[in-house]
Amino acid sequence: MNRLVSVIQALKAKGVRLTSERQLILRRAVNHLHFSAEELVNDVRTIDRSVSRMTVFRTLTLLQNAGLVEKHDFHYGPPYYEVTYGKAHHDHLMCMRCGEIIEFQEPRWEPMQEEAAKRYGYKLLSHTHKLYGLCGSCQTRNNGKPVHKAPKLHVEEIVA
Amino acid sequence: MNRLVSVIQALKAKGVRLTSERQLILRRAVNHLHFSAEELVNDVRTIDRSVSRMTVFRTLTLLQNAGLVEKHDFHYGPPYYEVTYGKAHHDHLMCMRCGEIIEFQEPRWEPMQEEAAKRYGYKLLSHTHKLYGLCGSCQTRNNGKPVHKAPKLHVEEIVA
DNA sequence: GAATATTTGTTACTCAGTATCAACTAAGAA
DNA sequence: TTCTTAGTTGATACTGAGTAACAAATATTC
Repeated sequence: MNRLVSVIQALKAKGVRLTSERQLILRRAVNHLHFSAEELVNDVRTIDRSVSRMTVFRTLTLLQNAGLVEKHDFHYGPPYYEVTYGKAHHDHLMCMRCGEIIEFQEPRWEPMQEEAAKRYGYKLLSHTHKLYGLCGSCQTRNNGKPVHKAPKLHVEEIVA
Repeated sequence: MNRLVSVIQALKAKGVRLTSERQLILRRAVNHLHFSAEELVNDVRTIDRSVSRMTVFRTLTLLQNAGLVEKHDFHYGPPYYEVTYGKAHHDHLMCMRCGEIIEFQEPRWEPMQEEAAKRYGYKLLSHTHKLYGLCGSCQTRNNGKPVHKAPKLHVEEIVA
């Protein structure tokens, strides 16, 4: 709940009008760790059918522009969103079979990235760094069988 | 031309039937560094109108599964493809304004990624690492103005 | 309370592909 | 060579993840 409050305050501070629709969408969004747009639409509309799909998309865009939400393309399955406001920067490790997502930090990478960008005269503004593999149980459980495109992603606790 | 030959040989070695459509598609694909599926469709169909959009998509999928082509989601603009066969692994640096893409290598990262995956019991299979920023000329040329979503990507030489 | 601006829902559309399926090859067997 | 069968192709339709247009509803400012 604390988290919702702080996200709402951050939005207000940016002068964004906080309608009841937006509040509901935010409330549901902070409840998930990673979610697809369509999942959020369903979740929100389970609670209030009168909120349209469009409003959810628009709010998601609004939140992205305000820097509170990030969109991740995991290459397997649909793009996933994450409320990143107040969270430390982290990268993602995903299991290609079961879709588990682990968030982790690797502080050593940050300066190296700055350095790489600078090498080409670039000013670094953001980055994405995603690792794909097989989690422990998928390695043993399905040994030998081919790896498919991961079907769907599960919400997962922040691990590091 | 050498490159096309080696890609074709790699395909044959995998027992993939090499039709005239596939040859044309490959020939055009190795000519670009990064290209969107739709760009490749247009390029191929400029040369031979009888090749359908579908065949281009199917061939792209085939090549991905054969490990000769990689699909990159640059977060700005459409997904881009790249014939990676015979190329050393590299990461990407992209200008958020003009869409320039620079390919670069950073060998120090590879073992660190393995290590990070292992920390969580994962077997690392692949990764994507993309840096976004402003290239030298976009930094000075448009100083102060906001950065848009990059409109389209240009084909760019491998720099490192 | 009127004028103005913002937000919303509806509907239609786009982009990047997938799915289906019948017609067309291509390669091996008889 | 012709037959059989499997692989490939093109046409058409459809899907998922949004974007665009616009009028109606709501909020804000005067």
